Amino acid sequence: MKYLASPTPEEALDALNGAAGSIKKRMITIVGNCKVDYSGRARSFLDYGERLVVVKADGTVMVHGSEKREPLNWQPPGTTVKYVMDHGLAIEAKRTSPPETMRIHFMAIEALSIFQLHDGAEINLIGEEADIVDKLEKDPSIIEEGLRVMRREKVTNSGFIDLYCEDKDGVTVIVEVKRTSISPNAVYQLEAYLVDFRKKNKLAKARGILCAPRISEMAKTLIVEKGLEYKQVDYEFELSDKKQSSLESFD
Amino acid sequence: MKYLASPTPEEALDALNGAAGSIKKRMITIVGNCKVDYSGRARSFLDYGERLVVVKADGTVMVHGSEKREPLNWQPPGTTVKYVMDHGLAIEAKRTSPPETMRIHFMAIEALSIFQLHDGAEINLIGEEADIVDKLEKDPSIIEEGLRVMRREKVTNSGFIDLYCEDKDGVTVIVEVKRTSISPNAVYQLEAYLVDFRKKNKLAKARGILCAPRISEMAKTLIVEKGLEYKQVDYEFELSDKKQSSLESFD
DNA sequence: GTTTTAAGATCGGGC
DNA sequence: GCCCGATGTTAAAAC
Repeated sequence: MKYLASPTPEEALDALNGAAGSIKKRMITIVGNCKVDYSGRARSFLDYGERLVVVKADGTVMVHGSEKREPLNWQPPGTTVKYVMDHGLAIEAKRTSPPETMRIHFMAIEALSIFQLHDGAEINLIGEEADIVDKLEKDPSIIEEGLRVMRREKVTNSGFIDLYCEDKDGVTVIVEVKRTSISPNAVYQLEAYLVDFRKKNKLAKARGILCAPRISEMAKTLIVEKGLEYKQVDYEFELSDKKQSSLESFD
Repeated sequence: MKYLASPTPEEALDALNGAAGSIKKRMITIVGNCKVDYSGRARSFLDYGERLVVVKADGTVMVHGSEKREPLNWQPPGTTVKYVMDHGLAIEAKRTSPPETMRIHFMAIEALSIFQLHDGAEINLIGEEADIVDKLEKDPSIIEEGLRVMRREKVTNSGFIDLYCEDKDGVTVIVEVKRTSISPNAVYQLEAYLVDFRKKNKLAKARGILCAPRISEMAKTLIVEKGLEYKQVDYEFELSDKKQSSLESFD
């Protein structure tokens, strides 16, 4: 770990391009007064102000202000990063697909850190949409008594379907699952699938059910209008025993 | 700016809860070996590994690994953050709406920084969807000769539309603008809106045009199927003179 | 590499 | 506060 307090631009550049700079998998943080120019998918300018700049080993660059989870400016992974002198330290971060350039210029540097992060762990996350589909696939009676899952599909000609089912009367049921509230867009999506499905399979009957813990008023109106159905589905989830959370005891 | 290299948990806690900790608008960065438990909208566990933890003045907490723009774990702005001792330093980050808890426990701390960021600047961004709608509103002939903009709307009963127009024959035209490629969802949305619009206004005729720089093959097929139209619209944009970018001279 | 969709999405605007 | 859609969305999976 290398740390420089209030380095001159030259000292900072030496650290970034010199010996410590040759470390392969390194992360860099700079606290300082900088301005940021960005040009690519859009274009932006951010005038001088104090920020935290983070450069990751994979080429990710982030300029963080004092608020919000999102960086003020950034470059995604795969960006080529260069450190140059231009009346002070400047960072040039460029990528090609799509062509995008970000340039950070420092008026002052308060602190510079260069360090490595060794991390063999992978996150274990549960409660994604796929987990809810899993649960419904195992026990479709949660949605409706007598429902049978015929296929769990990823892609069809007319789009993506979560569960392809038949109800107790043998009628085809297309099930769309959302982990949060159902918005009008989800209704449009299911409606479009159903229209295509009926057309393609020359079926007069084919039901569509949206499953989610919540639904907005507008989506509810749309669902009724379009002859679709909504089934409220709550869900709980547990991390596997091995990777047990320690939050039980957390107040 | 306060900086501690390899502090003991006690030293770290003192710094975080002590005098320097009382600074109002402060940002904190910690580099160290930590594990993270999260429970809320979903649930996750991340075992010990070296990461960069950032705590912002607004309650945002981010745990960054050595790759990717996105944090491994996080809490959004508005979170209440506490620093406690529990066989080492621990950070408890809790919010209420929705109820979510994140707990970070440090096995080792390599570096701790506490500092303030003074930033009066605001980002000046151009090239958003609204900018493209602006341009098309000013000169609808870009879309089609003889097109006139009747209204620029935000919300209607049956949804959100960008531009409400009439063509040279007086036929109603609903225009939907996207800044990137048109996806099937955008087609569904416009289709659904048009169906409602025709029904409500008892109009046999009403056209729908999607404007974007690009369109996917599937969306193109859908557009033809549904009798909608696609108009390729490229766009350039310039930052206002006052806030001129310095990227012109950047190689 | 393109396309499609989810995300613990986040964020901002409108009501 | 809920609801809705954009984001320089990012990221992953399928093709």
